[in-house]
Amino acid sequence: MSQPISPLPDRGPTGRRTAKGPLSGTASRRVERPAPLRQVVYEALAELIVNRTLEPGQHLVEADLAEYLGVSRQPVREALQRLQTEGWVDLKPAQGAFVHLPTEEEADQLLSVRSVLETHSAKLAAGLATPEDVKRLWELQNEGVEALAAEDIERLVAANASLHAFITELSGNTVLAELIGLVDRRVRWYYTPIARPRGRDAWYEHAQLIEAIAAKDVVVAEEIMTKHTERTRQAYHERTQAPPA
Amino acid sequence: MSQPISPLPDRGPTGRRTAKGPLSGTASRRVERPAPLRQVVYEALAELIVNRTLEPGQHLVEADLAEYLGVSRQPVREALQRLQTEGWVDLKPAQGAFVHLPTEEEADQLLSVRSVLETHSAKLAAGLATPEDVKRLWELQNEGVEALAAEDIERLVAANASLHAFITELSGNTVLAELIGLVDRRVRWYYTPIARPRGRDAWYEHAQLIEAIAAKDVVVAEEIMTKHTERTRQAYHERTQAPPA
DNA sequence: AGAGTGAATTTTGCATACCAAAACCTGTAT
DNA sequence: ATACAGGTTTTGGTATGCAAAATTCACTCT
Repeated sequence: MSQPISPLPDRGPTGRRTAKGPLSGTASRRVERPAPLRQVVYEALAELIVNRTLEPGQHLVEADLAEYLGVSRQPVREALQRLQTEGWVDLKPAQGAFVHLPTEEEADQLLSVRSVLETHSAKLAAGLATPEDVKRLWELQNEGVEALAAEDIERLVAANASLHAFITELSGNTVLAELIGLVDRRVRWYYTPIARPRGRDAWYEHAQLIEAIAAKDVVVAEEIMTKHTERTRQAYHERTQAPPA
Repeated sequence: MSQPISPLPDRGPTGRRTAKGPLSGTASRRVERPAPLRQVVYEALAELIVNRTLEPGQHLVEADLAEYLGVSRQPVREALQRLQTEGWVDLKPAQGAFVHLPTEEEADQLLSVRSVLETHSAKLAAGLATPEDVKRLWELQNEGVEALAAEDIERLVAANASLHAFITELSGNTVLAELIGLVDRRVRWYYTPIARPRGRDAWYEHAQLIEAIAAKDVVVAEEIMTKHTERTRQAYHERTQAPPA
């Protein structure tokens, strides 16, 4: 049986503790900490991939990326590896990183999983939402409806993301929220290029959903979210089968 | 609008292709490719964390790990970062890696998500399973029952994992399978130390589930898996509330 | 003694340089 | 054309250096 004895140099049982310091209640909560470079690189690359500056299948050469971004290879490598674990690139051994090539099948699987997760989060949210939360939901809903009226696609996509993200938060399940975050972002990547977001009916469904949440009707909220996400999935398939003229 | 013009040196549109080479039908299907070191390190550290050689909260110093494993800092860093994205360690900026401290709440959230995902996979599996698959399921079931009879905890845990993993595979949804893999592994980490696996009843539920899958009864399979995983969740809470004497 | 302070130490994060092995590409000879 | 033999590119890993941040330690002042 494995003994709980650390094979590493003993640094004391507690590790480090957070030091308090004599901060006499100043206003600023935290010193400006520049984000780790690898994080910045990660975000930059993710953005480049999502907006298709880097095309699916493209070979990403560490040295080139490093030069382009003005950093060394190290943070680039680290970013690429994180991008891999999250499905944005494929890292072939001894060959490097290639922007992931989404397949039809994979998109469907993602949408399927998304449906399940979002449905669960709607259910939980309906059980936990306070009147204030509901108020906020209606605000987000209005934002979406306005964007729809203005035919501002970008704003519409953002509003949709905000609304779903907020419901996710309301679920109170951090693990669930993180997973949805991952899945959603990839779904958007697959989905956005081929189609404008579903319009009027999607926001009608949102309204129904919010009403169910306000009424704390767990069952109906669940039902509506399932239908809502499944319709999105259908819409995806219809559009991929009929390529834009 | 963003133009699809690559900011990177042009390396031709195709990237690299796989070369065939004059392999005159030798037996070995693939050249022995030693796993990337970062991968090996990742697995080694994950193992050390799961079996609690590295205790939760412990500060992991790159240089120490590197020396202990006989590699340089680089692969260790890369492994640590992957461990972070998968929830095994927390990487505090400028402070390094600390083995993740599981909280009661987080465990519950994980079990909740796991329940949803596994349920979905059971549903899909029931719709797709062939008679051969069912045969294999019964084999795995028997393995578990035998381990139970022999009171071989380790074997029991392995059998349980195999059975669930196989159902996951049967779902035909790779994305789902990967997510479940992630979640399950963490669940096991949280769960194992405080309690022996649920015994007799869990395997009875498994048997029911397999029957439902064999009958291609999607609804019942779904139902049983939900109950099964929710019971596991309950069992977790009962055991955490009553610490072992 | 206890609290505060300032310097020494440790550790991370990143850069740079270097190298072997693998994969890829190209030109030549058949 | 095809096969082969180099030459080139790229990865994956090692080693080293160093600044900034965090921690720890030693010291001084009360």
